Amino acid sequence: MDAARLPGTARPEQVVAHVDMDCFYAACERRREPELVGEPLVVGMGYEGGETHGAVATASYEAREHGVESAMAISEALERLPRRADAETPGSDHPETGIYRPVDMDYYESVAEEVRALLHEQSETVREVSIDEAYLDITDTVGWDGVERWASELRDSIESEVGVVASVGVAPTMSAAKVASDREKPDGQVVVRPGEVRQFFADLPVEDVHGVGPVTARELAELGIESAGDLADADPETLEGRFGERGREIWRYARGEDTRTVTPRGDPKSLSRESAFTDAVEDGEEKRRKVTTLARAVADRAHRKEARYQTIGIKVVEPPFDINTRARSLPGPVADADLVESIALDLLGEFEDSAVRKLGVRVSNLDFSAGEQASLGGFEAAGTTESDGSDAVTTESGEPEQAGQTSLTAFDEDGTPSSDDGGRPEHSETDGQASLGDFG
DNA sequence: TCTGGGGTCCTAGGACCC
DNA sequence: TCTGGGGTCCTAGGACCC
Repeated sequence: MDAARLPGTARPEQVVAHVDMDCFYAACERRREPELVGEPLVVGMGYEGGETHGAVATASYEAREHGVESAMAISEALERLPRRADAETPGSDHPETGIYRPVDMDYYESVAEEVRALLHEQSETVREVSIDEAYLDITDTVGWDGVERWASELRDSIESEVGVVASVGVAPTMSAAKVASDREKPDGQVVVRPGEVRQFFADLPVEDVHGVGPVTARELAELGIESAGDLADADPETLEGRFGERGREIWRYARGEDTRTVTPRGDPKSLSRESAFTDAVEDGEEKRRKVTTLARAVADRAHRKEARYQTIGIKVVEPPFDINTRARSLPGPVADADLVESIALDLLGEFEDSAVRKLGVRVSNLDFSAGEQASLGGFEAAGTTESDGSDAVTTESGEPEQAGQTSLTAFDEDGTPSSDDGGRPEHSETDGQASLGDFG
């Protein structure tokens, strides 16, 4: 499916650069508030000023010296690095305290856009992995000669023109370039030339191999595999038996073998929104309110991206941390905020009596093939029914249908909508935006 | 250690079809 | 009615990444 992964498709002389922003969120905060430079700075997700819930999105290096790490609970971060009493006025001299700020994605996104513009000047082939990370195929634009100077100049221009700091790794493969960019952080660069890749990996801990997370690392340790070199020397059959296809993949990465090529990111596969409660909630009405808000927000996002969706699902996290997902697929792609809401609420019904700490709504099976083949037709009635599903609609065949249970009769046999009124759903500028404000 | 939000891919089992 | 095999789609969960 991913042509870039098929054996033999890698360019033999490929030169890949991986550009990774250093403490990106913190760097953005410092860009607009220079007094924060040099301060221990923690940017928290799900965190609001003065609160103790949420998690660490980014900790500056000064904050890391106090033991604050990414993904750590804010409550724990606060134990290691107390919030400065006069948190709103950085610069006061309290070396044992830190500044805490909530995430401001809209602003970070605008900064990332400036960085992207610079990267696209360097190569036609750029793959943005996340807001602060990208691969560049610089085979034709730079090559191996003078690549160190190129990387250095790129870092300089990102810093002088955008005002944030980046590290760069260059290697013949994506997986090696990624690890390389991490070796001399912050504000560093590492070049791994062809023929040096296997040696470069040999002494690294196995967790540094792309695709090896905590669970796999633990299992590998049981097999006596602790370094990437160990992994490279392991028996691929054993790994495949234990980890499936991924076992063979991490084995190849550890050996410096990676046939992937840099390809621009395509359309997303799913869109979702989720939100945690401060404390677990049992009240059904409160859960339904949250799901409604999330459903509106997801539909709104899909609308802006001009995506239709065929599958609508929810995520319900029960204490201590049990993740449940439920999904329902439709006979064809739709773009209908009311339908997202009613199906999400219907799926939530199963968890009516559960204590819930977090809820999410997702649309998947996305279709970006333009909107001319209008999607609604038979769904319009269903989508506007009450969310309790008690209302019935009548289909073309005259059979009563429960709301939310999409009728096949509304579609032709090939799955395309049978009625086409050419209309788009009115999204009445949902109030979902209000909930996004938490993070913006 | 009681965890945020947004994604990707893989796997396993069941339904259904031929 | 039973038996066999192959393929596809869907759901749910898990691991991983940033």
